[in-house]
Amino acid sequence: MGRSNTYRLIFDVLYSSYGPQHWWPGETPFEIMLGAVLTQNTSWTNVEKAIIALKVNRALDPQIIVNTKHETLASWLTPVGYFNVKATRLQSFCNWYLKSGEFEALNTCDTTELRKALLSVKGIGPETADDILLYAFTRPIFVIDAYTRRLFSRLGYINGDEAYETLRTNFEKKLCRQSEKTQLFNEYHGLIVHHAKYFCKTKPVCKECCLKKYCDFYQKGS
DNA sequence: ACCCAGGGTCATA
DNA sequence: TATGACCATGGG
Repeated sequence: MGRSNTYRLIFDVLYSSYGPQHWWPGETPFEIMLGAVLTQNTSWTNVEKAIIALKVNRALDPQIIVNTKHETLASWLTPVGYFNVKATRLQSFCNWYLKSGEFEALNTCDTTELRKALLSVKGIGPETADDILLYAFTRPIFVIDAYTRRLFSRLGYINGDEAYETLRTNFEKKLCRQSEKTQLFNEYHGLIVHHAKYFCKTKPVCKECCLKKYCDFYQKGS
């Protein structure tokens, strides 16, 4: 039962090809949470610059972020793009985070309750909430992003335009028998992103990569 | 010059 | 419910 599961098989292939990914980049849970917001539709190299700017200004702290003027915060966020939007989102998130008792208090919530609370914050959508749940609160939540849709639709396992919740519960169901789910979901998402960034940038994908023989596209095409 | 990047909100039909 | 506009910088 540990195998005969194609979703697990794809993980094993990716893991044996690329190894552990050590996700999420970030030294503390709070830094991970900010990174999750800042990386919305934005490359991680840009996010790193903004996080460094926050550190240089000693602003990697929820109380300081809510006390900082919008324009000042936005100026630190320039490299990520959408800096006005994201300054507002960081402040609304930090307001909620402080009023909720920060990490320690929030971590006593069960996962369903915590997920609902995160989604109630303006600027936190399903993917950002799940990044935070998985990587900051180490909860067994499978993150669905554009790379996941692209890879698994090209493998032929999904259509690609399913609703977010449909895909998330589907992946979690397919992998529900695995032990150490949190660690598996953690590595899996990191591996999908690594694979997309370094091996499947061009279309069609999987031409020379480790998943070629599992890819529907190359089985049918000839 | 163009396209995409570890999305989300809001207005409209 | 389902599209489209918008946010905006940086690297390929």
